[in-house]
Amino acid sequence: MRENELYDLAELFKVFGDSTRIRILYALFEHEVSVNDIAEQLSMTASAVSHQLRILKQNKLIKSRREGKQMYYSLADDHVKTIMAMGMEHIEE
Amino acid sequence: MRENELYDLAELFKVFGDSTRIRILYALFEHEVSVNDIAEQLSMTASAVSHQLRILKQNKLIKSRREGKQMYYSLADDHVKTIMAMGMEHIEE
DNA sequence: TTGACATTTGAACAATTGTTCAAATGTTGG
DNA sequence: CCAACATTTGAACAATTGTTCAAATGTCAA
Repeated sequence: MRENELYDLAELFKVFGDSTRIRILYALFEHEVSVNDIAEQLSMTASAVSHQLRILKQNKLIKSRREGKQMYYSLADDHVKTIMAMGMEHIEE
Repeated sequence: MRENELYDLAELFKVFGDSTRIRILYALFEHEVSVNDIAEQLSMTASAVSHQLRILKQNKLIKSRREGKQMYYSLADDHVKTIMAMGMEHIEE
């Protein structure tokens, strides 16, 4: 592992290290969800959710698909679930 | 997964989400290291390192052992390596 | 006990960051 | 095209957080 990779690694975990973003990811665990639906689930404004979705997308943790007026977001790949599962394992001890 | 656990999960990842702390963890990958040696490796003051060691310990990511004047820190368990490895997998794509 | 070294602690400062708010942009049906 | 809804964007504010600095604590050898 190069020194440089450690900085990238920290950046990645920083994305997971926010309760709003973690809750968004969890909301996407089973199936894709629209921005408004996420906002409703989390009792937040669509704007606040959109800001965080942007960060999640930039870091390739989620992907999006437009259908009419709505934008549907879903997990980018299985890594997200795996990483969160590893974290849960550490907590449950 | 309960709603409450998601907050704990975010807290855990927040700990990994700092380059100083990630570099400290990596410095402990092979064997225990003293505070001064960590500080030297990272080109930081012992004070700054000690502050971060405290956070890592509080979150049970590392453990410590005193030997004379020095305090030796080491990884608490294999979860730390596993979590970092999962993160690396996501980055290397 | 004293001096030297190792580590920790607390307060202060600067920097980063999440949410809010208002306004802009996209999209569709009428 | 226009109105209505969905989402995004940018600036501003408040809150959180990492480092620094000085001082305190811990440990041991002389």
